Amino acid sequence: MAAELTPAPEKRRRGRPVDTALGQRILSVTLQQLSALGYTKLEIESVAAAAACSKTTIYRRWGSKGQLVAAAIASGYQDGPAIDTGNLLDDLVEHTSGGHSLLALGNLPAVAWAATFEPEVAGVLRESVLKAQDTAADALIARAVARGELPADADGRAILHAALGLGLYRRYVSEDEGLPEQTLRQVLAALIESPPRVVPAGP
Amino acid sequence: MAAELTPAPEKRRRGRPVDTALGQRILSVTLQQLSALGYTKLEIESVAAAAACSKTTIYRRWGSKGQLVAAAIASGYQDGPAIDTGNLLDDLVEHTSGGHSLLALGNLPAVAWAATFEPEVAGVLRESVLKAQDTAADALIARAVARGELPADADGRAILHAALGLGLYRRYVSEDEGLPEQTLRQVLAALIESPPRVVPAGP
Amino acid sequence: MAAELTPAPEKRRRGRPVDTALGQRILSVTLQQLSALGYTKLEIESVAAAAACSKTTIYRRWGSKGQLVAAAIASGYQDGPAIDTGNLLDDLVEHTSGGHSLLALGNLPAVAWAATFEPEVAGVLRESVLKAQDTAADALIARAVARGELPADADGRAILHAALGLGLYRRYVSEDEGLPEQTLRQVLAALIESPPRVVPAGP
Amino acid sequence: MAAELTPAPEKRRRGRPVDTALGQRILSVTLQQLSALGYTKLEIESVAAAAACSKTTIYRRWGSKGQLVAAAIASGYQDGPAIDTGNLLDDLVEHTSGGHSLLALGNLPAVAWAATFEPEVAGVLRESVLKAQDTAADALIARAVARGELPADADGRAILHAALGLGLYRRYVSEDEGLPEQTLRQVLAALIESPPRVVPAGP
DNA sequence: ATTTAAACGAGACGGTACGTCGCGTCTTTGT
DNA sequence: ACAAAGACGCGACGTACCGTCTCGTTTAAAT
Repeated sequence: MAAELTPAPEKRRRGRPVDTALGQRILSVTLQQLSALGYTKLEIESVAAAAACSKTTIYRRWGSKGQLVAAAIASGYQDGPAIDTGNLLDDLVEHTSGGHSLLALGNLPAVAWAATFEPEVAGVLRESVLKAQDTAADALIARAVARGELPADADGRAILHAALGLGLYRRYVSEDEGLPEQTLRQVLAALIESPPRVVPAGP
Repeated sequence: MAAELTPAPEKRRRGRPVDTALGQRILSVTLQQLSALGYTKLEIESVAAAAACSKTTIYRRWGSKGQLVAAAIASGYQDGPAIDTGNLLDDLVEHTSGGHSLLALGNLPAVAWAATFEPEVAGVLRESVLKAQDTAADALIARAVARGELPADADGRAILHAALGLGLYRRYVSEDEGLPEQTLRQVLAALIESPPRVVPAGP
Repeated sequence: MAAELTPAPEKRRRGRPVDTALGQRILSVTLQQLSALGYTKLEIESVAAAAACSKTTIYRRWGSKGQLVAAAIASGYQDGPAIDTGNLLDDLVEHTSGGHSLLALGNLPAVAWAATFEPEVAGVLRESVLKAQDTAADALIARAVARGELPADADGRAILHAALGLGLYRRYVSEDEGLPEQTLRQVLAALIESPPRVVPAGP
Repeated sequence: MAAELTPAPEKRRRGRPVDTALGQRILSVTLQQLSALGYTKLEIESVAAAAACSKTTIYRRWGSKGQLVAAAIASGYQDGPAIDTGNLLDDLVEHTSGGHSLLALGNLPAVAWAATFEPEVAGVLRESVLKAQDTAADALIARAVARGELPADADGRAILHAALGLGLYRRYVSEDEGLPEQTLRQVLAALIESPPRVVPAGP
């Protein structure tokens, strides 16, 4: 998610100014340790040491381990450039592989994934990263419908989620070698050709 | 995973016999608490209390929380009945929805899923539950190939994993309402019609 | 203390006879480990292992660690031969140095000493070893009085206890090199020359 | 043992200051429970509860039960006032009866005594309490020698240890009614009159 | 020979205390 | 004001040893 563009004009307060670089350092260190150790084994003290700051500062700013991790992951997620290759297949490949995709978290490996399971973190994650991801995908889908590549009642998100799910399953559940791009393209192609339709909600 | 058919005739050992019922009780309680609380908040003492045994016994048998949970999940997984509906689509729907599927762990909800993220547990899980699941699926695929429903070089597991991944993504990552069966069938149908092919390994 | 001379004619019971050698072995091993490790670090399992028997047997016979240790110490104590050198000084030196003295437990070092502090053991000890020791000393004293070496109201036990106390203090409290016999003799000589008198009990 | 007279001017450190009162409370409670229960039955949690602090703090400060007890005993020992009655007999009586004597630990009963037998504690004890006690006695002896009450080669410590040993024996080993002061004086008098001589070390 | 009574061996189990670890709070000094 | 330093509280984890219980196994006397 995009960080606030204008961080609030906010009158310069009294006293010592907030060390902005410190905040970046802490989040960055958190991401590193998180991907290296996983949520449970990540230690606040260790983060503090690596970021050359005190535990106190971390707690003052984020309140708890869970919130720190959530913030770190959100900070690691970046809005990608707008995608528009002209066809849906390439759009989706790009979307699921770009830095804004959970699939492509080459930078923050198991991170977001693992985080999903700490209830404290999951909520925040869904509201920020996942929502942004789905919203971005909606645009691609809408264009594809406009181009006639997909019928109007196609369940675009199901297509996206099947691709993401496949990637996540291979990477974190079965821990296979991963997902060859060729396979991803074949799966996406099949789903675009015979897209699932939106299911009307029950009574 | 198939339990040993003949649980070993095994001559009665010397000392006090292992309390088998106790073992069952512990694993069962563990599953309950695990699904109710999640891995982190599950407490050994609480399990011991609920199973009416001592903490010591649990540690003697499984050595650590992680291993206990792994054992509990493995014990909760049951080989489903052989599936053979006559066509691949129905076979796969059944396979991913049956009690032997991670997707369908209605009984032990987030359990296996969450467990995937405790490295200590994940390994065991992959070796038992997941492997059994994939092996079972291979049979379905092979029959489909034999029937001519799939080409010989079709990547059957990719199809399976896409379906599973979609289900898991919806259930545990995005926490949408879930995955309507109709959508699952549409996705599977599309993938069976234009199956991904096995990707040859690089040089 | 002297073991019962005739251990009861006791009709040969039915079942398997008690393994007497085993009992000896256990007590002996207990003494060894006790002196090597002290009461706290002495482990029943370790005794069982060294005595090549099972924990169960130990508990069946002695009921608890404390009682085992008490029994072991009592068994290690032997009535010495009657002492009668003809003069009190030599009698006492012999008495406090012989195998029947706590002081001279060269064989079972810190043993009896340490045991004194486990309340469970102390009582038994006092009733057996210490009482026997004092009683034996009373005879020496009485003879000395008869010979005119000591006045009738001399507090013989105080003399004995001062010597024993000095030895114990040096050995277990201050852990000095020990107590040279020459010093012991000088102390005893002084006390025999000007013996403490029995103090009448208060009102 | 003399506490440092000036407990280090020590600039006030950065963080939260050590709660000194807490430390006192913990040691004090430890002494109480120790004398009431003995070393083995003393429980850290119970100490923590009575001192209104957490187990963690105790372990952070002393590291183990043994070290806590050692510290507690050392803290309970106080340098007595200088003793100088003008004659050795009274000096020694005072010395062995004062609050600075193990013998007179009316305040901390079996405590120091029992502690002697926990190897972990004993070392510390010898280095602090016992050493201080002997050193203090050396002064009394030296003065007695100067006054001509004792020959220069008299083994003053043997006299002291005989008196202490007698007291300890009566109190903790035989658990007699104790040691009447009159008896103590008679013993000391005898030993001063015919003092044991220092034994030259062997080759 | 078979039965029977007792001692023994093996080992699972219960219980309790110990010591450890990491999170999060709080208090004080420094900038 | 914010940051560093660090003591402290809390609660769960895992460990260790004591003592109990339940079996199977052996030995010798009694039938």
